[in-house]
Amino acid sequence: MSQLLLFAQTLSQPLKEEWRDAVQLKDLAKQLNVSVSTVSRTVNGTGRVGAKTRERILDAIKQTGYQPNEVARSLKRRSARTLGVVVADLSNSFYSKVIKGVEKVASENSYNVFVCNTDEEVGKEEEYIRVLLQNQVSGLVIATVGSDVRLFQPYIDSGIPFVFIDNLPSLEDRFNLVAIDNDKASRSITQHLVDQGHRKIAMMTGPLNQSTSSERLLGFRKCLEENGITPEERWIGVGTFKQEYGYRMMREWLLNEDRPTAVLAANDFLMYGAIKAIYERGLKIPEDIAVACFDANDETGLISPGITAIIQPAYEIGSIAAEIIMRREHDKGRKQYEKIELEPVLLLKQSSMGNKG
Amino acid sequence: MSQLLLFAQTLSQPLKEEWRDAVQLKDLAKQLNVSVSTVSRTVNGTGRVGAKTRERILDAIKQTGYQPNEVARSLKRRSARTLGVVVADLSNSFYSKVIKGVEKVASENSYNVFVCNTDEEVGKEEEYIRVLLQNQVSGLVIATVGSDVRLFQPYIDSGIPFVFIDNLPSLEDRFNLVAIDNDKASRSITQHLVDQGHRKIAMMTGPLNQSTSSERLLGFRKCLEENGITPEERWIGVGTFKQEYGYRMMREWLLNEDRPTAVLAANDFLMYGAIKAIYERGLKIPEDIAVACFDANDETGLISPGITAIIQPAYEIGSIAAEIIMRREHDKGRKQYEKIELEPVLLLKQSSMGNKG
DNA sequence: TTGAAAGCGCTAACAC
DNA sequence: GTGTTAGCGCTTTCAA
Repeated sequence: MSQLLLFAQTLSQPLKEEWRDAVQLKDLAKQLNVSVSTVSRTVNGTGRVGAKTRERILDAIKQTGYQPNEVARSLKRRSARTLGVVVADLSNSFYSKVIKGVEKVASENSYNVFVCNTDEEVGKEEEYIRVLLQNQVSGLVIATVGSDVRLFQPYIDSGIPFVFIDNLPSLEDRFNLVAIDNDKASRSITQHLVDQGHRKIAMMTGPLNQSTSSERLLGFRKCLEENGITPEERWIGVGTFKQEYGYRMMREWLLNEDRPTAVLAANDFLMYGAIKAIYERGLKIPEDIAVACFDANDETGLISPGITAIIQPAYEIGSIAAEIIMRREHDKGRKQYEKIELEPVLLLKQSSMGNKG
Repeated sequence: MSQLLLFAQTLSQPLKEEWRDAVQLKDLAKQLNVSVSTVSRTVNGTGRVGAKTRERILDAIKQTGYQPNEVARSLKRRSARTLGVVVADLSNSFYSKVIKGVEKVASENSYNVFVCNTDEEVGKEEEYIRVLLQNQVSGLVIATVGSDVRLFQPYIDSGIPFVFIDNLPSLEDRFNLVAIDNDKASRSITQHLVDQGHRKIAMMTGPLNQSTSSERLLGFRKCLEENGITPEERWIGVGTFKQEYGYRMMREWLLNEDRPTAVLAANDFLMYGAIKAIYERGLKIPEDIAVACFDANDETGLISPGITAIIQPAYEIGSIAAEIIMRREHDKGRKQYEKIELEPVLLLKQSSMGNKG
């Protein structure tokens, strides 16, 4: 009986503590009677190593399943081969596509990706950027919700590439950017509403310290003016990018007899909220009110009515952002900033169609 | 002129190389004429430090903006305060909620989260797990798509907690699990279809090596048999979890005169594909065909028809998984495994309602 | 071609 | 209380 017990114990925990630590360079070195540096060289393929020594080492690596400790490497290298991505909301398909884009380029270059979700909170955003920098990321892709970039200016200046997407930082010129021209995009979608015969057009958007908000609002205003329409201030809602605000704002507009015949929202969540309010009021889209927004991607094919929207090339934004960082990795030290503008698509669907003469 | 140039240069690149490196412990130590260990102690709040020394140090930290190098800490500690999360698809709202759940618990404990996206590819999954382990993560949360866990058995045995969610690994007993009872959930949603009067019920699911697939299929079969219905093999589709497969399979079923009156899909993407096929065929939901699936979350409120579905508590799955890891961190070495079963919700919507007597 | 040794930035004994 | 020092696991001169 006691033998059996012993046996079982032996099976489940072979040598206790000894086994807990993964095999490392010096183990291989000792085992093969070579120096750690030789092993290191063959692992990395740097420097010359005798043919048969290399053989033996490669063999042992396979046998033992040796895996280099990336943390030690990063410390030595003083840079983790890692990209940080900071987004406002992971469940937002725009961001998840951006991330996939970053991911693709990163993995092509054997980099890893650290993804952080800020829930649109500036505090969290700053915290995460700090943490990522402390972790020696090679570069950052940030959809900022307005953190004070000056906090990180030392890092930016020290050459760690920051690539902003979506929102511009409220700051100087020393950063990279990948985004669409929000002003222009907003003008084009507003123009579409005007072309449908609307003149009483409302717009809802997020906080104005985010450039996506302010630029989209600006484009909206410009377009109306170009068409000889004076924007009604009461029909301009500035709040958050969340569904709930879209709902509240729309409800308020609908309380009044004199209501807009079309609504533009600066993102899809706002629009979903707005639509809820419209339906609650018993109104029809687009007959009573036409709607359009930014970023309404319908993955399901079942969203009804289909929503007219500006669609950003999210995946490309992510991959290009990552490529910028990779380029900076190669010509390190050269302080150079890229601003890349991508072309969005205006997708026309039922929600805005049907002339309003 | 030459003065001006000099001035400009001075502004943009102060001391060249000197500035590139962030301030570190020894800098503070030198500057304050104390030892690095004293500074380290006050940074970490470990060990006693004289009141005024501490003051001075804290001051200097604020002045210089010193941030500890996490990579060095991790190396020393032999563990990065980081959780790895491996999911099949970031754009899937189920997973993004899981991630948010993990994230919450992690950040409460000052841990970071590494998110990896496998695109449902086993190769990528194995690669990412390897990379995460090389990066000394404290634990892993994995929605496996079938990688060979034996590859990582040494790590599991060495005490790094693996928490599986969603899918079970095709292996032994030595792992943690947080999931719903898929068999039971599947039975309950199938029963609902039966209760609506359906007897010709089809089911489509993903690869059977994923337990979510096989268990859901099993539950489906059991339920039919319990109700005295013999499952029709031609109406059981085993393929992938992607929309395209749902579409193809459904189309095939609809080619035949004798078609199912209800369809269950093992996830929402399959269902969206199926619905597309149903509409293309000019059929109505639920009048001609009732549908139901797993995980159909409608964030927009606009998906029409509303889809009857089993909703998993995704956020909780993520947070509980992370909590398990945190617990293991505290009682390190103790090899103990937790299997936690959460209760899903059956959400009834139009897509399956209306008796079929 | 190979090895010895000096760190990367930090923590934690262990002395004083 | 505070300082000295020995690593954490790896890479990379520099000699041999």
